[in-house]
Amino acid sequence: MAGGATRAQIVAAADRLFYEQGFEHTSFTAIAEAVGLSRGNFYYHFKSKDEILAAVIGCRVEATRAMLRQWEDEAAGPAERIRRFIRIVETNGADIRDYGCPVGTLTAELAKLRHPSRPEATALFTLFRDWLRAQFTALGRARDADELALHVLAFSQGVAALANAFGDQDFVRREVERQEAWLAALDS
Amino acid sequence: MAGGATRAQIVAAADRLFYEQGFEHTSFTAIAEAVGLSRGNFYYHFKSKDEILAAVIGCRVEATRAMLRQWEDEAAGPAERIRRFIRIVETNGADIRDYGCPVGTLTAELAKLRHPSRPEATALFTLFRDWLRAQFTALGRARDADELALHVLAFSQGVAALANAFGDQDFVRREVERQEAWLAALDS
DNA sequence: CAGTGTCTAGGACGAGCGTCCTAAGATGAT
DNA sequence: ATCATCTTAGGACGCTCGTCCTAGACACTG
Repeated sequence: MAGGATRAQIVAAADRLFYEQGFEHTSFTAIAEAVGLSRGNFYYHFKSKDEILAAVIGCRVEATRAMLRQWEDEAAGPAERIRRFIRIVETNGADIRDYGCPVGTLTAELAKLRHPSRPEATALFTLFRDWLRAQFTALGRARDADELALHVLAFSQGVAALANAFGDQDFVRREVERQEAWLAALDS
Repeated sequence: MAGGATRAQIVAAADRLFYEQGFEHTSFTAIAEAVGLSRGNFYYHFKSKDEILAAVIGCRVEATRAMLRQWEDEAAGPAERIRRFIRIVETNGADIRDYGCPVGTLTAELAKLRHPSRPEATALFTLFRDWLRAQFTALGRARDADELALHVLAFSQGVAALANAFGDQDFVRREVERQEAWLAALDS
């Protein structure tokens, strides 16, 4: 069915534009131009802009789940998996420098807009939080696993915010090294 | 001159609204209602919305400078001054939980909007960065003072982002303790 | 070939936006 | 009291927004 493909194209274009320009600043016209469709036609696929947002968030949830699954398959142990997460601010360095963290900036914007879909955006954070907590638990830190998970999550948010503000890649690299050293020192 | 007072009232109201709702989402009408003036009259005080933003940023720069000066007066040494900064995420806990960091969220929004005033917003970060670097230098860490300053800045941004997302004050308290322990361990 | 359901283009619609103008009120000096 | 200046209210303007309607193109089925 070609409709499903068109819908997926719309979601993909909206996903990128919401990331680069923010949700509110992105208009139907901009998404339509990106996909190459007429503006009015959107109503056939989505009844409102909020519905596109919901689809985008759902798409991101799925992509995040897939990425975490892949990390579990590829990485040897929990420590290596956590390192994968820590390095993500360096792996996606260019995008983060230009547009910040996709999860963090969307969550912050929806909070200011008091948007109904805010909890769904926060759930993206929870996805990482739960996954990290599981890794720290496997690392033998069941007692403070959630606290450590939030700490690593906060690290990534802080680094992303400053990387975006100052555009400094060296800073990102240094902070990743520091955080990896912190992780290595956890064992002892 | 009453005009100066009115102008200051407008800037104060806009400052708060930009913080709570974001710059783009805040309309002239909303600011006018907050101040109790007619919408059209704004053109007498500010030629455009961007001009209000510039005034708001300038106001925040001045307030930040005053706060940093006060910390220098009140706090005993550089370590205590840095602790003041670290604790700010707890001191302003309620606002940060509801609206995030004023500097971080504004910088992120203006980056997405590609707004001309973005450098001025980033300068707010630089204000803290330079001040922290000076404190770390006074602490005898001249060699890596800037790196340490950015690290502390990243801490505050990360904590603010997650505090806003999850609304968890205990998390903030724990992270402040952790960061203070990190600072205390720097001496040795 | 007729008909049916899927998908699309194009534009109308009311609302809200930032901007800008104009006339009138307030204030103070002469 | 008169006048110039500062400050205000109210609304018009053109534009873009999200929303929604309608007519037709297209592909597939009987």
